[in-house]
Amino acid sequence: MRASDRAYGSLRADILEWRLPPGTLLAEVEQASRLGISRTPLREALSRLVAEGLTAAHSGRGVVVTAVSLAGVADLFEVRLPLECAAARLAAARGDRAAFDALAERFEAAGALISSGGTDQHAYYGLVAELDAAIDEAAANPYLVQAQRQLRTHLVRARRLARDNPDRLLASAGEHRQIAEAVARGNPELAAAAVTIHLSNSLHHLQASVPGPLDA
Amino acid sequence: MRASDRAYGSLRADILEWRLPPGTLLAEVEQASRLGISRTPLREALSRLVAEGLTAAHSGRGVVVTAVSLAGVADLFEVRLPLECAAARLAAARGDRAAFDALAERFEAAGALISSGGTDQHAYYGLVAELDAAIDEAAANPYLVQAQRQLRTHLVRARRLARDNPDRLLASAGEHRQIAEAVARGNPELAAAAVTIHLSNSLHHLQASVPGPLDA
DNA sequence: TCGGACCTTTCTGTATACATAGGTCGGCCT
DNA sequence: AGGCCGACCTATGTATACAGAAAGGTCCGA
Repeated sequence: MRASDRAYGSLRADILEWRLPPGTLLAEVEQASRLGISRTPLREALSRLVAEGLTAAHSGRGVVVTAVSLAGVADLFEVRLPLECAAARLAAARGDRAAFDALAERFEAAGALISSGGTDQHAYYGLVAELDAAIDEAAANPYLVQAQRQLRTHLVRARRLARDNPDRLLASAGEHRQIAEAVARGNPELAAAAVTIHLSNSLHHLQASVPGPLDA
Repeated sequence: MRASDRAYGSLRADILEWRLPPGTLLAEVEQASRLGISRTPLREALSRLVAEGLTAAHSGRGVVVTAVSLAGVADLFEVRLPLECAAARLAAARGDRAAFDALAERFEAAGALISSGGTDQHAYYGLVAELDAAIDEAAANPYLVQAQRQLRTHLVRARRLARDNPDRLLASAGEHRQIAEAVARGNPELAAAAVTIHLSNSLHHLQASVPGPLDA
């Protein structure tokens, strides 16, 4: 694997998991030495992060990790809604029934697990990512996948704005089960409706759980 | 301006205008010498093109200009439809009436110009780009703008698959006028409907005017 | 004491040099 | 004659050196 790929992955993970919080200045020489590589592959990694919108070029000073604001999250969901609906519609029309039936069952099991208190948040988000990946694969549209990938990247950071409580996680599992079931049934409009409900609730939860503007 | 920016803009324009047709191999040393710059800024430009999907990294051989196929165009429109509709809805809800009224009038004038035979295709596409830009500005959503920018880049190349005839251009001008008017009226659903009609006709024209699979 | 200008420092942007990997061409073996 | 192996060569990936520019600090003057 190339050094620039490793640097990109490492920096991206650090930003997504808030080890590099918003506002952090990423100087080239500093990061290059930290990652044990030269400036050339590091610059390529930074370029990719800037293109993704995770960092912004602060002219003459290097790149800084971009802020995550409530207003930005609202914008994000404004675009996510039509895209996720489109993806769900396509997946319902083209997808494999068995795969989404299986996912629906796993979300039901996850809901039961959450109710019983054995909340493994990380594993749950992994399951959500699996559903997203299954929908992407079923939709079979590279442009859609690329656009979704960009948005989901920012979503991961936005999640940290809100503290996930078990109640919301339980509701989320139910909503995801609804989506998977609708896709499994091959009903595009039902799938789009389920996605609309989920995103609406998800955004509302995010906005309600953040008291003030907490952008860094 | 940075040398990498110039290289990026130059290569991007060359690809979009088919001076570098699909399948062209872009070798680093060759392009660097052609553009009169070093390999370092050229590599940054190529990275951006790969991220945009205009070129693909052919491992060990450099990057090649990606193909444009009819199937790809269909995928493109599958994503454009929900995004452009969402943008039109937001613009109708938030936009400035006067600006879109003015654009509607200009599309009417453009239609008259096309009817009279004075077809300036380049100027017309410039006007379309102005409407797109106005909608983007009115929608005021950076995530939406970025996603649209990616798709429109590919659209520009796809246009070359079909030969634009004056009849289609005239119809297109009318459809764009409808969009601008709907946005000016502040009617989101009307605007989305107008966008749906335009994209549907646009895709149909593209598919009808390409007899066989002409991907390069 | 405050403001402005100059200087220094450090950063980015670019070029070039070097190593390695992959591709191609030719020869040899079957 | 066809296929396989090896060597050479070219192009990419990385490192480093250098120049230009911008930001911050400091010093001088009002």
